[in-house]
Amino acid sequence: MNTKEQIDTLKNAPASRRVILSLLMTANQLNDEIAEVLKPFGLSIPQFNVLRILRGQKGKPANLSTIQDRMVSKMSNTTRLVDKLITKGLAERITCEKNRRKVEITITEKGLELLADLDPVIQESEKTSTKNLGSAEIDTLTSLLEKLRK
Amino acid sequence: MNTKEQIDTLKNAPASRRVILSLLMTANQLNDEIAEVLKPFGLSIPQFNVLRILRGQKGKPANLSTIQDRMVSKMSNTTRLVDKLITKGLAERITCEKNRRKVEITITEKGLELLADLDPVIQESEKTSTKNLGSAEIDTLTSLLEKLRK
DNA sequence: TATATATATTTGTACATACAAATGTTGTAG
DNA sequence: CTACAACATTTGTATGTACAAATATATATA
Repeated sequence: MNTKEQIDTLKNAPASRRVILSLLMTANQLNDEIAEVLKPFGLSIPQFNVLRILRGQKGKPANLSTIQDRMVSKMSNTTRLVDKLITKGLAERITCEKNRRKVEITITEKGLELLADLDPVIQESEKTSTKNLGSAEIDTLTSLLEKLRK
Repeated sequence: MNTKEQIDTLKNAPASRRVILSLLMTANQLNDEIAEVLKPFGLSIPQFNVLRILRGQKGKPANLSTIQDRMVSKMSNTTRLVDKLITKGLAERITCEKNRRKVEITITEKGLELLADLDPVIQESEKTSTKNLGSAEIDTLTSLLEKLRK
């Protein structure tokens, strides 16, 4: 991304367009940084997010719709994403006995260990990504974003 | 996306994580809104962005690397994206005479007309997306995002 | 001039997203 | 108890992303 060109374009645009472009560019940059951190661990961002959702269940299994609802970004195909995690031995799938339409998905020990390894690395990366903002600025930004989303 | 769950998760996270998640969620929402506007016109977001870059050339043809440099989001395969535009009759590709490694890409009349139809719709959508923020808030948000990106 | 290097694009493969249709399961109305 | 609607997931197809390798062309250098 040629930032100089982008900024020039932004200068002469209406404020609404400018803030949207700025936000999308920032999100892309952050996504790239996170993907970079995950890469040596062999995980994509969606796979990482699903794993964290499974861990958040604290033993209680999750079905596909639960996972979809909790994802940061929309997921149009949870089945195939979970397949990847299962192939890697990071998750397990059991067809629910009571309601055979449902499928129960849990994180494995191996998955938990991988997340435990990732936790400090991700947290470090998050701090680095936001290092240009002071804590008051971070709070302002968070609440402006929340207001925008509503 | 189940916003309630997300917000709960955010509450107990460090500020750096909170602002990043908030930003990614907002970007996803904006992307979805833009995609929705483009849908009836048969364009994806990357295709739309490429078309606007081509229009921005004002007749001067663009090669693939120029297009890549100017894209908001990274584009790992410009060739195939341009192929789609050509198939739709929105762009043309000519192999450059002077430097046969290069390829010159221009927007067609049909492409220009499509963009002309889209301009007001997109602008309207941008205003709607940011309607919860006042103009001072938009400016603050823009500059905080810029500072974060640096 | 022959060869190496740099440049610009294309092609291949794996993965992810978007959406529609198909499948299998449960609950319910007649 | 059969048919039908609702639910949960899976499968298919098109598109886009990420990355590496292949191809083709131009430029520099021995």
